[in-house]
Amino acid sequence: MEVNCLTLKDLINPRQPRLDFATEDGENAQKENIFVDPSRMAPKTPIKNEPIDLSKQKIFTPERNPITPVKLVDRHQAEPWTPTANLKMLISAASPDIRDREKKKGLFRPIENKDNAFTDSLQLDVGDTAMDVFQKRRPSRKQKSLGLLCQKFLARYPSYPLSTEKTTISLDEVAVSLGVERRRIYDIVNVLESLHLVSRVAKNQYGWHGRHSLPKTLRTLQRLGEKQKYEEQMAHLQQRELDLVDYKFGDRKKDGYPDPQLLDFSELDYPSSSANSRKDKSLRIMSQKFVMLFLVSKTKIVTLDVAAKILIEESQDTPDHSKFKTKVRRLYDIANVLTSLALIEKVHVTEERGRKPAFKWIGPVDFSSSDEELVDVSASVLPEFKRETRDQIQVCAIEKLARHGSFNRVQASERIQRKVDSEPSSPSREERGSGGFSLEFGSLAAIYQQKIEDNSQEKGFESNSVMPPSSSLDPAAPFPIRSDSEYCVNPLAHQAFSMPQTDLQTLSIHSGLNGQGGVSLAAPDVESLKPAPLASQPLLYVPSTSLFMLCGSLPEGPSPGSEKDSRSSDVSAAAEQSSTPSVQKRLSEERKPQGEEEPATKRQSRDYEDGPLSLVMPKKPSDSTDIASPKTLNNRGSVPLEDIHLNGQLCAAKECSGKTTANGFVSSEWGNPSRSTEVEKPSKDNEGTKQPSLLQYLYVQSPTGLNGFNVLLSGSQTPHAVGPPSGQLPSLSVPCMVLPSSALGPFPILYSPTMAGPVSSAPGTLPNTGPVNFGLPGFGSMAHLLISPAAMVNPKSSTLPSTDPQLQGPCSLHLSPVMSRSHNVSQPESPIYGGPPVSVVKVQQSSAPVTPKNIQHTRCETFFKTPGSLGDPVLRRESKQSRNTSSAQRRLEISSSGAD
DNA sequence: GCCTCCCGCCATCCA
DNA sequence: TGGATGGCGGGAGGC
Repeated sequence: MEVNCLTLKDLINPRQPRLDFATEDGENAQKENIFVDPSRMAPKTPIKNEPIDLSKQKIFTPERNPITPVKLVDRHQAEPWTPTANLKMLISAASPDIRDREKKKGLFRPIENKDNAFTDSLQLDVGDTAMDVFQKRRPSRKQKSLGLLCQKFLARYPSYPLSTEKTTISLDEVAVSLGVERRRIYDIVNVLESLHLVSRVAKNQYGWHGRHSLPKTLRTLQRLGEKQKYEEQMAHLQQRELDLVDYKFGDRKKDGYPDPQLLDFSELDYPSSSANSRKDKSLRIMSQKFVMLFLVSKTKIVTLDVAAKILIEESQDTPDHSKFKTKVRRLYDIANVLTSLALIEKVHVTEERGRKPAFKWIGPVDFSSSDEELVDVSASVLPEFKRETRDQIQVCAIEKLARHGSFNRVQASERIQRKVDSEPSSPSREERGSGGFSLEFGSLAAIYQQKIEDNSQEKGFESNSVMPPSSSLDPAAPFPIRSDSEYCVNPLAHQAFSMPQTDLQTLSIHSGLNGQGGVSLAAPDVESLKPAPLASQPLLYVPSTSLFMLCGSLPEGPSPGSEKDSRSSDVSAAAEQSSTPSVQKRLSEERKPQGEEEPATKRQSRDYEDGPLSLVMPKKPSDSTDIASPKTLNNRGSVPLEDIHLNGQLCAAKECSGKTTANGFVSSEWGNPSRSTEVEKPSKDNEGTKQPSLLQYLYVQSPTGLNGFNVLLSGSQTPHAVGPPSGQLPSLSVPCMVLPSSALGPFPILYSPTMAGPVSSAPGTLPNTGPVNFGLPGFGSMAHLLISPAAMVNPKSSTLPSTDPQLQGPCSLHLSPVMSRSHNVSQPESPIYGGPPVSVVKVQQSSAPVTPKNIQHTRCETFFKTPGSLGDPVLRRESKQSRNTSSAQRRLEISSSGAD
């Protein structure tokens, strides 16, 4: 009995790490299809962290119990040796105290706490009669929502998988793992596929691409949406308040709207997909069209009725109420997934006729450049730089390469080194000397190209890609940045898409401090890379010994360990703007292979995308040009924290101040002219209040608990003068330093709401102007937090909240858990803050109008601990089971492999 | 009472 | 022919 009791405790332990689950995720999926002694299996489930509660498992996952749900229920009652029965026995043996305690916990346990919930349900399940348990523990609709399911689904895979890895999604496995029918998974993957986050590779198999190409996808959709004149259509509908009956397809045509049937959506189709021939891709197409509506909408808000009407019209269906209703249902399905992706959020639009359900786009609005483009551009421009700059850039390039390419940093560095070695004549080689990797930028470009070619051979995912050939994308196509402060509010959105923007930001910030910290900190392998001493970096003098560069560019994307760091590659960011068409094309075409499935935990840990908040403290003014350039050019994102030495930085600063200017200018030139123009607006707003090129540093006195560490952040980012448009090249990557408190005197901390980024605050609300003050608790009266607008640009970054000072509550500084990340420690706040490995300062979003859902979902593992999220009402099912014959086929059937 | 959207029937596709 | 897909809409939960 004692043994049993112990086992039970273990099972119940809500704090059971999810790591196991994550690690075994794939394996377990397989195992789940195999019959396992229930008594054994049960204990494992909690550990896995699976979002499934016991009751649900019984019902929905035949795999686990090789019986149909219905049968399972029956069996559960009839057979004493079902898993439940075993658990019952175990629980009975367990101390009553434990049961009571767990029960109580469960009562107040948030839905998000899946593990706990699971435990709870387990307890109840065992302790009460089956019926009571089901009644009590029956998961709510919300817990079973497609959105939640999608969250769980997404949590299984890295947002930005390494290109070297291929992640295959087995629908069966996922369905089993999530405890749902495959049918539900179809809904999710269809939407994901429409955005090219996944692609079908085989029957029941999908390849996970992650968000790498999302910007491209969105860009394409935007173009198509514009082409389709969706905006006009929406305006037309809204303006005339046409209802389904009134609205006539013909009217639209009269107005010059293109005939939907004539539109070429082939781009959005899956050329090689086996499903191609099927006519029923409507969910995917609907999803794409739905997204288009947002992308072309100025308000970024789309009401479901309008969307439904447009879809009905395009499908040329008879506009009857039934159709309308059906469309709305589907739109809800799609919206749930998009919400899980932090692309949209639910809102309500109040009109004369009442409140209408609507969704607001909170995803990136400026996806002008993709990561690949950034890399490509950076590579192409590398030759333009001087040695010092190149050294810095190459580090960034390696990061980029590692992140975007098919190899990790070590591999990237090796490859680069080989390349360099193979080109003795390379000028850069001659100049090499700063140690680390002296990479000739041209070589880098070549390497990257080679990588692309290599990747292109991996046709698996690409062939199935939903997205149109990248070639179709026009890198130079201007994308107006639509700023909406509200968008910034949503952490998820930022998190999800911060990457590109982060890069841009990083680029804009060339202060030597940039990038260094962020990149290196997290990645172990980065250490292998010995970045040459950074040159030319304007630096603020601070006590050297204790000065650390914490972060430059914060991680945009999830990167295992160092991946995030890659974002710091300012160069690439700069380059991205001027990507070479041909190269871009190839790049875009390139599909990154997906890494193999990683442990969920690991994956989640990678999902960090937030940019750093820019905490800025005005520093001594310097030549605007100088400042600007350094920001733009100097990037050390990949430099390991340890490697960063104050001296080096100082030297770099000195050197750079002059040199970088030119570079910065160059980068700006590279940038897409059209774009820069557009983007620049925001930045200009700031100019008035800001000193354009001055490096700004924020000194933050160490709050209690930080023991002598103060944070010095470089805030001035504005690329206005020379650099790329502020909007695109937000100085987001905030170089920050941790300084001994003693070294710093009290500085006012100002919070600057202004955001240059597209996602950033609404232009009107928070123009990129002067910094805004807000109280910083813990800093006493002396301290004010100044957040650089540029920093805000990064949507992902937790900075979001900062966008709107008012939204933000008191902000608190906290050292970003770099370590945590690198160590796969889940951070509750990370979802929102998704910060860089080393985000030194973080503004709390507590008060920010962040959608609770979003926050929780994004990366919080806890979020997925919802006990009953997957569970189904047993009763209901039972009543319906009779008619389930056909659906049964879709249910995962593990029976074959099962013990049965 | 309306909004949401889960659930699963059943048609279609494909090997 | 059977499994894979996914359109579709009934109907129930939630507010």
